[in-house]
Amino acid sequence: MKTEHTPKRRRGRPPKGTEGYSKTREALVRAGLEVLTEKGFSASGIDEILRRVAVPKGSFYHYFASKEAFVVELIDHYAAYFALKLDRYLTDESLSPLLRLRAFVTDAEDGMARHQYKRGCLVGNLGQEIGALPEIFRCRLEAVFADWQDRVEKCLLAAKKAGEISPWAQCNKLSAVFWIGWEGAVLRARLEQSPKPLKAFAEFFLTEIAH
Amino acid sequence: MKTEHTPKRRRGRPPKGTEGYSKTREALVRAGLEVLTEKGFSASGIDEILRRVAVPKGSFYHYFASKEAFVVELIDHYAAYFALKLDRYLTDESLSPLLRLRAFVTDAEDGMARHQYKRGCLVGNLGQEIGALPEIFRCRLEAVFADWQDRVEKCLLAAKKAGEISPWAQCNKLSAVFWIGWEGAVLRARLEQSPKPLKAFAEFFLTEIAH
DNA sequence: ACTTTATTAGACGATCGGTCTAATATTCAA
DNA sequence: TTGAATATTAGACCGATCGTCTAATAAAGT
Repeated sequence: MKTEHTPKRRRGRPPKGTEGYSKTREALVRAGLEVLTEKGFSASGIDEILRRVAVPKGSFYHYFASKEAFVVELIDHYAAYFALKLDRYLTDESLSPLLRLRAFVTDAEDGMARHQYKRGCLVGNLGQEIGALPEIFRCRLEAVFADWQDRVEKCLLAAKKAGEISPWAQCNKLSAVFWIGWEGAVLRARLEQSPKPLKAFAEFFLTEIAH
Repeated sequence: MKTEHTPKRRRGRPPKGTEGYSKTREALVRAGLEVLTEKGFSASGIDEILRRVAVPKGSFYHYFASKEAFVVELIDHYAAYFALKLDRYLTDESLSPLLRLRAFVTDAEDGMARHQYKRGCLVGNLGQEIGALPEIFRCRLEAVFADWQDRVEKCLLAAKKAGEISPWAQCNKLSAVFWIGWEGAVLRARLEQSPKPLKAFAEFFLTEIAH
């Protein structure tokens, strides 16, 4: 009978507890983000991503169960990265609430220019492709938008408290409108390879809510 | 010497002068629009479109030089159809200018609901995919937006003249913002399978410009 | 040294998209 | 009706992509 009470460790290399740090894995995620923010899901092939980082296919399917699972992880990674960036601006106490939002906008403009308006928003891209995507993506993407919206709403509530916007402003609605319009602006900016759409929408939104 | 002055017709079946009426061709365009408004360019296969209308692949490449040429024609068809619809609302003298724009919005909301929020805007879809599309698409899509924007701008100018919006309103900028935001709203409506984003943006835009 | 797992390497088959060529059908003048 | 020219159909074909699979090698523990 096996001595189950003896907690002797098994011989040989131990299994990797959590899927920890891995250079290759990281590189795949980074390259995946680059490609997918540019071309979306359907137009992006695993092979292209693999070629970029000079990783064989075997590694990919070692780290990820499928393309679908890979992209789900890209979403999570992107959402987390973006939430961090959002907070860096939206909770910057050295600025007035509305200026914080403007600071985020400016940073995003710079980001798009830095990539020659070739890269868009991963969430926006995938959202547009939702009709061709596995259904599991839908709720994930919705959740990301909901999260970003919350952060903006908090900022707008602060703006209300600070008297920058009307006391009757409906901050939840306004934050929804912000993201609706902003994603539209990113789309157009990419199409026209110009910051104009970003500036146009931001200008309109920010000046109008400051009534 | 050939008698070039005699306008005798050549023998054999004459070439089809203009690419005239063709049941098959029309069916392909209609099916193409259905598929592409749902799934975009990259995720849409010729085969699926062919299957829908029970047409063999040979026919497709008889009528269209390539998938690319096919989609260019889809864009033109869609743009024309949409411009017609826009004008039907935006030049309706029985309504005030701002109500005309609202009427268009309502119609678009109905349209999306009728298709269970599965279909988006062809131009928006392709715009989002621009990173994976042949470069020729870019100017075409920009031109379509420019055209739609012009029509809205005229409507807004009428609104200004009618006193519905401020005499200092910059109608060209406002019409740009309208389309930027509206496309974003269509994207979100599709993602959330709900009219809320459409209503939210329209509400914001229309009430704000009416200051 | 030996065992066990982690990671790499890339061949492989199935599927699919887009192109192309050959065959068939249609339409007209003679 | 016949023959010439075009319209349309039919599907073979090639290349690309996705995901799996088998092996080989590296690493980490006893």
